[in-house]
Amino acid sequence: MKKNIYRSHHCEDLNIDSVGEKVVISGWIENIRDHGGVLFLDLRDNTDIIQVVSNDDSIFKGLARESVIRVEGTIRKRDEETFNDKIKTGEIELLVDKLDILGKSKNELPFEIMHSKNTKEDVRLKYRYLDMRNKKIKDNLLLRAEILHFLRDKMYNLGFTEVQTPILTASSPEGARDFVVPSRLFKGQFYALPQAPQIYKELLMVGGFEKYFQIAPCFRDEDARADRTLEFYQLDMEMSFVEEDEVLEIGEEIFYDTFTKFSNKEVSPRPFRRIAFNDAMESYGTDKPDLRNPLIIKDASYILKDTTFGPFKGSTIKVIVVDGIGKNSNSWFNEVVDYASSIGMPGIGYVTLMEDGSLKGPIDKFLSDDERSNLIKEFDMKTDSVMFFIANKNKKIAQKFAGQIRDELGRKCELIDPNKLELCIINDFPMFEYDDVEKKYKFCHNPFSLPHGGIKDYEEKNPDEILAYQFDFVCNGNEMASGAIRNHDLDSMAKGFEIVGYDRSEVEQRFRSIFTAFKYGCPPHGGMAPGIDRLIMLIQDEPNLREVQAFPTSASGQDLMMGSPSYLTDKQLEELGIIIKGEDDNE
RNA sequence: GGUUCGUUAGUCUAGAGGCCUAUGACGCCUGCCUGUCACGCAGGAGACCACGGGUUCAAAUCCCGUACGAACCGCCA
Repeated sequence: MKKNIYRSHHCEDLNIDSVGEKVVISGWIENIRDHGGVLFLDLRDNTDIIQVVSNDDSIFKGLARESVIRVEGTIRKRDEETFNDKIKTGEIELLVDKLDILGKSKNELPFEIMHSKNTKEDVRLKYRYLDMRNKKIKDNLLLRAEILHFLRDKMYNLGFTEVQTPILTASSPEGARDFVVPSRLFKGQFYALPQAPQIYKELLMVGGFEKYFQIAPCFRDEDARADRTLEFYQLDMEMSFVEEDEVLEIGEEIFYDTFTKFSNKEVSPRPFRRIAFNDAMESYGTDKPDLRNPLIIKDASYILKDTTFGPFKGSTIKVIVVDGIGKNSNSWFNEVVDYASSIGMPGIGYVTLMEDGSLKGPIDKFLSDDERSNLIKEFDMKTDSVMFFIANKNKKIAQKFAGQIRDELGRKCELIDPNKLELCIINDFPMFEYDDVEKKYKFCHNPFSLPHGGIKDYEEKNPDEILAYQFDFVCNGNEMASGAIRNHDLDSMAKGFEIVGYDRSEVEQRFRSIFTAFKYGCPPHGGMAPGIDRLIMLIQDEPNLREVQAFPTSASGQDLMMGSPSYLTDKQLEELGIIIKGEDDNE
C-alpha cells in the first residue's frame, strides 16, 4: 500500500514481526475499554482490527465509538498471558503516542453494529452505511463483488462480449409494469426503465455479436417480495446459431461452477435434471419445485372416479403420501388443516394406514373397500403412512394447492436438507396459458420464444398444445434463470401475438425495432438470464434479497435513507409538463 | 386490492384488565479500577407503551379505525 499521512500500514500488514516499528493507522473505533490507568481501544480498518493501548487517559478523552481516528505509535508484543487468539493481531498491540479524531461519531448509535441483524429492518436500512460496518453485511457485499468478478471472467473466457444497453428505453406492452421517466424535450412522452434488455440483446444478434453478455440492471414496478425487489441484476446473455442444449450447458456451467466455488453445500451434479413443465406441475404442483423435498404428488382421480364423497365428485384428486407420521398428534394434523384453509383450500382430507391394514381418518368413511385397497396399493402406503387428499374441480388449482401442501409438509416434517443446492431445469413450457378469468390466452412466459414446431405449430395445433423452447433454471424452489431459443421468424411471432389478442399491425408498431430488424437477416438465437441477487442470497443463506444488495429499498419500495420516492418541485413538474392529479395527499 | 403477524427508552425485549409510578439486557452519562478484548464495579438519565376512538369503576393489555413495518396472496411476459 502507498504510505500517506493517514497510514503507514493496514491492520492486516501488522504481525509479530512488526514489533518495534513506528506506525500510523487510521480507521474506526470499534470499542473502548477504560481500566483506569490503562485504556484500550479496538481500531478497525478495511482489512482487520488491532488493539490500541495507552496509559495516558487524556489521549482517549472524548472519544466515541465508531469515530474515525488516526493513531501514531509503536507496535509492541503483548505479554503472553494477554494474547487474544480471536483476532489475527492478537499477539501485538499499538502503544499510542498521538491520536487525532478525523471524523467524530455521535455518542449514541441508532443500533449496535455488532448486533445489527437483530434490529428492525427499516432502522437498519435508514442507516445502511452503519449496517455495512457489520462484518456479516460487508462480507455479503464483498462476496457479491467476487462473484461478479468471477462471472465476468467466466463469460469472457467462454468467448462472450460485454455490451452495455440503454437504461432509458421504450415501454413495452407485455409483462411487468414499467418504471417510467418523463421526457422534458418531448412533453407527454415517457422513457421506461428496462425490465430486462430482451429486445436489445436480440438486436445485438442481428448486429452480428454472436455471444453477448451483460451484468444488467432490471427494473419492474411490481410489489416486492423477500425474493423480488424493484431493481435487481441479471447476468444477461444471448448466443446466435445455437440449439437449446448449448444454452442449457452454458447455464449449467455457470450455476455449477459458481455454487461449488462459493458455497460449501452439496451441489447437484451436471447435467441437471430436466423436467418438462407439465410433469413438474403434475408431480410438484409448481414450475419451481424444491427437489430437496422428497415428497411427490400423485394423481388419484382415476381410483376415485366413482366416489360418493361430495367434494371429490368430478374433481381432480391429488394425493401426497408421507411415511411414518401416522402417530402424530391431532393438533399436528389440525395445523395442516389450518394451513390448508389459510391458503384458501376448502378443506384437506387425510387417512392413516393402521397396523391392521385399515385406514383411519376423516375421509375413510367415504371410501369403498376397492378404493381403499387400490389407494394403499397404488401409492405404496406402509403402516403409519398418511395420505393427504387435495381435490378441486379445476385441475390447475388442484395442482397448485397440492404444490403448496407439498411444500408445507416438507417443512413441517423437516424433510428438507439445508446443506444441499438441488438444481433442475424446467423446460418445454407451453407457449400459452388460458386465463379462466379474462377468458383469453396469455403468454405462459416469454412471447419471443420459438415454438417446437415453428410456424407450423400455429397452423396445426391448439394453442394449449404448443410447447416452446423455453426453460427455467430452478434451485431449492427458487427460479434462478429464465431463457429460451427465440423465434426469429416474424410471421410466426405475429401469429403468437395474434393468439393473445394483438393484431399484426399493432404488434409491428409496438415491437417496431424487432419487426424491422428481423427483416435484414436475423440469425437463429437463444439465451438466458441468471439472477445475480438470488444466486448470492442462496449462497449466503440469507432470508431475503435485501441482505445482499448495497442500498436496498424497503419491501414497500421506499429508500428510507435517501427518502425516495419523493415529490418534485413545482418548477420541475412545470418543465416536464406534468400535472399531479388525484386525491392523494401531497405533503 | 386482500390475508396474517407486528409497533413498549437509541436498540432489543418483558408484559395476557387492578401487582405498571412499565421489566431486563445492550448502549449513553458520572465515578472507581494498570491488562482488558462482549472488561468489571457503583450510581444516573432516558418510554405521555405508534396514533385516534370505544368498552370498563379501571386499558400497554380487550374492541374498532388509521398510519407504519414484515411475510404471504393477487401481481411479477
